[in-house]
Amino acid sequence: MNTTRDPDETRRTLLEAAAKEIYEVGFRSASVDRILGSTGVTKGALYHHFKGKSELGYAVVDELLAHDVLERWVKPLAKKGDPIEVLKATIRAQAACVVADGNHAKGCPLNNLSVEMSQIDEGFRTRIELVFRLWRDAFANILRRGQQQGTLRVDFDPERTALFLLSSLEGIASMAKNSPASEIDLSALELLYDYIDRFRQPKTQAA
Amino acid sequence: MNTTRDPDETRRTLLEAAAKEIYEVGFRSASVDRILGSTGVTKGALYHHFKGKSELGYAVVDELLAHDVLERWVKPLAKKGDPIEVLKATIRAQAACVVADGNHAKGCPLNNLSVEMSQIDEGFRTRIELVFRLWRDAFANILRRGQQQGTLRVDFDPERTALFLLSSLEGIASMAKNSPASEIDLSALELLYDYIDRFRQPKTQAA
DNA sequence: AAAAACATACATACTAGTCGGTATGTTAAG
DNA sequence: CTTAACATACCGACTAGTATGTATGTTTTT
Repeated sequence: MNTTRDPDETRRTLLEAAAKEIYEVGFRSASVDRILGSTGVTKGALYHHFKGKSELGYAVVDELLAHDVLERWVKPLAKKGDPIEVLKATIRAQAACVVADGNHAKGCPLNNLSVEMSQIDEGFRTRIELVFRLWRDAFANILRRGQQQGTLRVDFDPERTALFLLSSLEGIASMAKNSPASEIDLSALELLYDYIDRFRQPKTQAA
Repeated sequence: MNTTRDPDETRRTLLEAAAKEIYEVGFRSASVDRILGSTGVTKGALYHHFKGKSELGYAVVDELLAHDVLERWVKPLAKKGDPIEVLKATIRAQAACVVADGNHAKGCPLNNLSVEMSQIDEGFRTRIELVFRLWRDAFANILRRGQQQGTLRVDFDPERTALFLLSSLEGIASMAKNSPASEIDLSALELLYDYIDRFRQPKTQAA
């Protein structure tokens, strides 16, 4: 039907449609036919670019989700400035779309997929683990930097704290999915900010 | 084939097999035929007791998962004693099987189901919300009790803190699913205990 | 006898994936 | 400049399997 061809564009179209479908109904309920229907791409084209449904899903993690984490978290968290403010600002800016997208809470795409697939598909598990690793390291790095420059206390472990922060954030996002559409409770995020505030090194008022 | 019949037993058998299947592969990938195969119950019997697969899943939430939360969380948290110790002990006792069952982390059955189904099936959403409500209230109650009897500080809101605790706990459980089977990291739980410790009312050393 | 509790065979819809074929693009020989 | 040779990109009907759910018949209980 198309007179002009653009393999890269075709591939990207499929990838984005797949990401959307997966985000909406999960990977296993994602229908190849529905992805094709929403894009106008044909089955032949899909199976030319990807070995199968799994490979398509893997590519979504490797390319789209990893990219999003880099752009939305790793880069912002690497910015100079007061670690606590950068941390809170980044969460505030990004958590909104993770916790509540539009009027429905759809959760974090990465965490949703992890909960669904990690324990039953090693291919997904390792890929998702890698992306979480990037994310977690970004948290750990900013905390460690804060400790080194003296603005943060040194009586906590950046690695473990990073895992705790990320876990709590994902937990808050996933609990929000269960709220009635109208009343998504973001108050748990406030407690997370309070928790982060306590990392600040108290002014040494010693003589 | 069986000469003796026991409708309640049949129903219960189906319910438990369904819960197991759902826990292992999720609701949508749960196969009615597989549930029947593992139990020896026939399709006619299943559709006699339940209107369909969805109703079966709903019953698992209403009856089994709700019951588990009551037994494992609500009752233990209602015990008398130092709130902080009761809280930590309950989490310590239950989190193990939620976070890591055997050598694989399978996550929390309720949270897994919520992440999978809440946003696409209102029937599941409302039922799961109810069970989370019980759970969250149990946390809120013990915190409020602690405040009233003076062992806990009063500068935090029990309701919101309960949501934060539950969210973090679920987040930790769900992140654990993504770890390689051998090295499940429970260190985030330690930070949760530290967080809880800080609710304690400092001894009034005033004159 | 009547109703509840099952059993079996089947219907229907949907699934991912395949396969023979076609259209377009690229390279290189004549 | 033409044209043959080949490669990539794409098309869409078709297949084999699986899904839930149903229709009808049989057995047990009350």
